[in-house]
Formats: sequence, structure tokens, C-alpha cells
Amino acid sequence: MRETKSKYAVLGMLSIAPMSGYDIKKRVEESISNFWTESYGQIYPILKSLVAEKLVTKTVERGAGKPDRHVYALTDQGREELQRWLAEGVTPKVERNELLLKLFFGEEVSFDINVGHIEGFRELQRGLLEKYKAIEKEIKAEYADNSNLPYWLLTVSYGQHVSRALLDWCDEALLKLNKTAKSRKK
Amino acid sequence: MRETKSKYAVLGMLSIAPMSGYDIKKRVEESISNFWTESYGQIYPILKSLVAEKLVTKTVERGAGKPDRHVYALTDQGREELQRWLAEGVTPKVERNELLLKLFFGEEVSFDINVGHIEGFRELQRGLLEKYKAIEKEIKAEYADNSNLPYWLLTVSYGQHVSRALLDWCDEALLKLNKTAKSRKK
DNA sequence: TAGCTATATATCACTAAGATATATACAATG
DNA sequence: CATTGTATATATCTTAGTGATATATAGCTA
Repeated sequence: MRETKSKYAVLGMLSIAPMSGYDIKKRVEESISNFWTESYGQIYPILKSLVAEKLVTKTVERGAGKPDRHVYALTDQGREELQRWLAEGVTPKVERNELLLKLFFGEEVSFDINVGHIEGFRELQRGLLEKYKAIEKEIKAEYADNSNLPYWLLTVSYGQHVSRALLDWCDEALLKLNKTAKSRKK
Repeated sequence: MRETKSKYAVLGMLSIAPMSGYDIKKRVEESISNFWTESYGQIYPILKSLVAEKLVTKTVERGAGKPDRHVYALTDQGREELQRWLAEGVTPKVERNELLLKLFFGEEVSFDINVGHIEGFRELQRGLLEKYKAIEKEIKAEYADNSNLPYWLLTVSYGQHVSRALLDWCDEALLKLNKTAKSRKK
């Protein structure tokens, strides 16, 4: 297991509280799904190797009827490893953007198809912005005394800034495309 | 080979001109590297399967000294398949964001480390914004009569909107973190 | 002449995503 | 009362995608 990001996402989740692989998946979805995803295909093998590296400990809770819960808890060594990674510089990475790839080859298809893509994207961003606003309100109320709050709010604000900018871009893009279409008709 | 995006990136590049796998890699880097990446590990196997599907044809040019050039050209069927995909709706996808993951667990490390991450990110975005401005200028001059230009400009403008928004977010984030730090000292 | 860069194809190991298999408990619905 | 759906829970498999490396030649530069 090399410098896989999933490893640190798992360690990070366990730094909040001891939990099972299933819990980790749920927690990721609840708290950081706006900018992170984890799959069972990553989580379970990683938990196994984290135990081998002594970064976490495993306790089996006999489940009443339900499958046994394998509960993992961060060791001191595990916390150190998480902190080491958190202190490391962030390596920038190009994100593949399907919308932009389609628009780049936009001349291959009709004007309406391209407009449709942008309009669909605008709806998406509008929904996201609403969602971010709701999250902000919710966590400000629920975690008012939690020392993590300032950092959590930062991640929500990031989404808001991006979505607002993309809504502007959509409007501008639609205007420009319309202008181009008109001038070509003449 | 299923609905892999790489397949359509390759078909798209070949819609501009016939070229080799090596050319495709270069062209992707020159033209769409701000929002797309392709690796040889994808390109070569895909070209093979595209030939099998009759979406492209292959011609071998004997190279003088250099390795032979395998030049691929889009067939009518290939262009249709590209257009079919371009008309399809864009499926939204959550992008993993390492910076936000690190900030989410920011309380685990010192104030300065988090500030450092944001400052580094601000520099990155500043550089990107400059780059986008340069690209805009360049392609407006070089492709003034190219009918693709309006679409290509859209992709550049997207980057500009996002980078500007992220610069704002950085400034805001640094302010907020400073406030939090001060109020904790008291 | 040794090293670097560009051309060019190809493959391998590893990371990550998404779907599926398996099994149980409990609540809701007809 | 039986069936359906949802939640809990672990685990694995296939496919997609990244990045590095292998191989080979030509030309330029220090």
C-alpha cells in the first residue's frame, strides 16, 4: 500500500471515532461526499493493511443476529501517520471534466445539444448551491461548540464559491453561444 | 470496452485530424490538459479496439529510422459514434479534492499547516488564472476564423471563473482562520 | 562521446470506482 | 400473515484510469 489517499481518508474518519468499515462508508457519505468518495473495495483491504501496520486496532463485537461488527480504532502511531500526511503539501491534480470535453468538440453536433448540456449543468449547480446553504445552516447549529466547525465550514464555503462562479459561467456561456449562432445565420 | 470516457476523447482527437497514439497524447496535453488527461496505458489499447469496432482505420507509415508511425483515421461510423456520445447527457461525478480532505481534518494539526495549504493553493490558482488569460489571447489570435473557437473559448472561460472564485475563497478562508485563532487565544 | 530531448509503441503495477454476493433484522405494505 | 424494502455488515470482482518503465532510434549539445 503506497501513498493512497484512501488510506488517509480512512485514518481521518477513525480519528473522529472508532468504527467499522460499514460506518466509515456511511460517515464519508454524510460528511465529505461533496468532495470525497470511498468504496468498500478500498475500505476493507485498507483496514486489513492498517492493522498489519499497527496504525489501527481491531475489536470484534458479536452482533445479536446481525453480522459481527469489526470495530477499528486509531492507535497513537496511526494518529501520527495521519498528522504526518496532513502536514504534507497538497499535490495538484487535473480533474477530468466531461462537460468541457463535450463542449470542446461542440462543433461536431448541433447548437441545441450544446445549449442543453449547459442548461443541465446550470440546474445541477443551482441544486448544489442550495444544498451547500442548507448544510452551512445545519452544521452551524449542530456543531456550534465543536472545534472542528471552522474547518468544516471552509469546505462548505469552497463549494459555494465554485457553484456561484459556475452559475455565472453558464449564463455567460449561453449568451455567447446565442450571439455566435445569430452572427452565423446572417 | 464499455462507456469509457477515454474512448471518446480519442475519437474526438481523431475528428480533428488523423494521427498516431503518440500524437494523441501530445495533442491532448496541448489543447485540453486543463480539464482532461490521457495516458498511453489507455490510448494504445483503445486504438486497437476502435479498429476492431471499425470506428477508425489504421495505416502504417514506414519511419525513416524512427519507429513506424501507426496513423489512425476516423471512419464515418466513428464520427457517428462520437456524435452520439456528444449528444448524450453529462453524468455528474464527485471529484476527490485532497485540499478539502486535509482541511476537513485540520484540527488534527497546527494552524500554520492549514494556512500553508491555503496559501499554496492560492499561488496555484493565481498561476492558473494567468495561464488561462494567456491561452485566451493566443487562441483568439491563432484561430480567429476557426469555427471551433467559440467552443474552445468556453472551456477557457470556465477555468477563469473557477480560478477567480477560488482566489476569493482563499482570501476569505485565511481571514476566517485568523479570526478563529485570535478568539481562541483570548 | 556522453547525455539529453524528441519520436514512437507497448505493457505492467497499482489506485480507484462500481457492482454484486451473502446474510440477517426489522418495519411497512398489501 | 407473507412479501417487499431498507438498514446493517463484510467481502470480492471487474473495469477504468494513472504513472512508471521498457525498448529503440535520431539529432542536438556540452
